[in-house]
Amino acid sequence: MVKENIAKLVEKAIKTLQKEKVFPEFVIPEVLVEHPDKQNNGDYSVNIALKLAKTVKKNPQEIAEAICAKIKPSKAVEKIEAVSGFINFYLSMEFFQQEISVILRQKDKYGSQQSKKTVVIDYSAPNIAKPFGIGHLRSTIIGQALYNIYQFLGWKCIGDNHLGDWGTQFGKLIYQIKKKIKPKDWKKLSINELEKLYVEFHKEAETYPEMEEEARSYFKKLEKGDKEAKTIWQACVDTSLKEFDRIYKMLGIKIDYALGESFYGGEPMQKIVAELAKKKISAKSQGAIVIKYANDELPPAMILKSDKATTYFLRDLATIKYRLKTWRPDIFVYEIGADQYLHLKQLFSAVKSLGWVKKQKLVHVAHGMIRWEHGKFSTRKGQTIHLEEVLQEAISRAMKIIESAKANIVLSEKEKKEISEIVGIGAIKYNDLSQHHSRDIIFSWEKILSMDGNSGPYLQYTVVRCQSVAKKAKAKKLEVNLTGLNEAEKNILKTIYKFPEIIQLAADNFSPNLICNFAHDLAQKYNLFYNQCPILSSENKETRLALNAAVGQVLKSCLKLLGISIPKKM
RNA sequence: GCUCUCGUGGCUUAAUUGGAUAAAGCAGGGCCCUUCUAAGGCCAAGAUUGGAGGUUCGAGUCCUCCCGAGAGCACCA
Repeated sequence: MVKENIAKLVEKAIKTLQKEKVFPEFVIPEVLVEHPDKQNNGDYSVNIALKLAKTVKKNPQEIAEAICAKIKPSKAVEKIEAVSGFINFYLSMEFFQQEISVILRQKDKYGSQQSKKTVVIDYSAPNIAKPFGIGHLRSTIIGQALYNIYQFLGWKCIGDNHLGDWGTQFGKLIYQIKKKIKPKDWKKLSINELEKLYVEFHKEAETYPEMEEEARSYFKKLEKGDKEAKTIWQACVDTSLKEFDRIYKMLGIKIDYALGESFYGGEPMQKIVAELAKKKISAKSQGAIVIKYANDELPPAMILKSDKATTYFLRDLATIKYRLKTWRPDIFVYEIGADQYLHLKQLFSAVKSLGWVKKQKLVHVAHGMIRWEHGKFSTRKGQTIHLEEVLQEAISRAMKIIESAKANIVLSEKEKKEISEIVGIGAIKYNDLSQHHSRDIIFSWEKILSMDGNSGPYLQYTVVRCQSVAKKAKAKKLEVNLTGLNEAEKNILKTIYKFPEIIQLAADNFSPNLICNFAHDLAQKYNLFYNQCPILSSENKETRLALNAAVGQVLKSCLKLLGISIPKKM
């Protein structure tokens, strides 16, 4: 990539200046190559001169000029300029032209890479016996996008859906089901009925606190392999998985594995408990076994309850051990809500104390909560919004827009239905992906269903436009002609080549929203071009068709990485 | 109480990790379809980046204090 070349050129120039004794000896800091905000400051810029001012003891502009003088223009970089301490690089039209032909040649491989690394991504993780709530949407969508991005960069990706299918919550359900439902109806319980039982439990437990103790003992029974408890649990799991599959299908999500918490039981867990005790990482406390952290840096984390039932902390440790052994990943990504910050911090710290990981990175991609203006959704209190409700609403809104659209295309009823699904779901996904994952989202129907402006449908529409033009043109060979490009055309050229670096940046920062920003920017520039410049009737038809095809391709790649489908028409 | 996160036009968000004149969308105002999809485009308006200090060539971004919102803090996960 040009970006790396520029960094190398600058470094080389500084070294030369050191040899010539113009600059004193010092360790050269990392050369950051950025895109300036303003176009008249070039396509790339380097701020190293400003940083070196103190060490070199010259004013930044002088330094920048000295460095500039040592770099010769090349095929790709036609002009280098020192302006108020910045070194600005202007890319040549030849470079832009070449980039377009690379895009047209490589198609959906453009921007992809090879790698030997492996990443395990833990995402989605809905809870058994509860409908798929809107709270799990973020993890599912961001996690899937990260999966796609890393895969695009050549990583071996393993997606693991760490289902919440174990724990005291099942003690609560078993208690309720045994008490209120006849055994012959156990398998017939729907997901909504299970949720209702769960909500009722917490309501009733306010009056009868001893129910909590009962629930714990039922979970304990489940862990010991009690047959009746297991039957009820299995019924809950079966119902839930069927439900989740339906939602995943609607969302177009496929996760490689679904090794829930229940997968990690028995002997491996006992081994971990023993290992923790042997390494003096854990200790007894009030009948339970907890991990204590040096200097009380973190609050203690419980691994076994006083009744010797396991906690999710212990199950998470077992999960890491299994993933290490099975997949040997370089990075563990946990796409989990920010409310689990402390838990994951404790977990990662314990794993390091145990010496299980050395070079491997453990990353918590903490997404903010979807919440009401004051406070979070609570399943226990039944204050949640089911994802399906949101999806259906989005689809019906998309349908309304289709029916009132002003474009002169004719759609069959079947097409309308397909389009409304793709567009409605795309809108919801984009809404989530387009903002930084760390931010909280205040739930609002207006916002989550937004379909104009900076939205999924805007990008989908733009791609469909590109494809429609290409179809009408029936061109075979596409080439960019350098002469006589107008501003709108140049703007596309000066944006589209950034795609590969944006993908890399999105991966490094676990931030799919960077791809959204880029795609929106490119789509905007294309739509301006589209409005200003006739394509098919133009003398510059070839060039314009090449731009049209390149934009269509890159936007398609962006949407694919984000996990957003594209309708054939809209 | 302790710890962490966040605060950017009326609303929802961006800002390449400390860079150049803070960028979009929505809402509201004005314009553009006999021309390739108007779910589009253009123009105008809208900001003391919660407040006060500090660090430096440079701060929305880093540090300190204050204000406001949210989350977490042992037998839920």
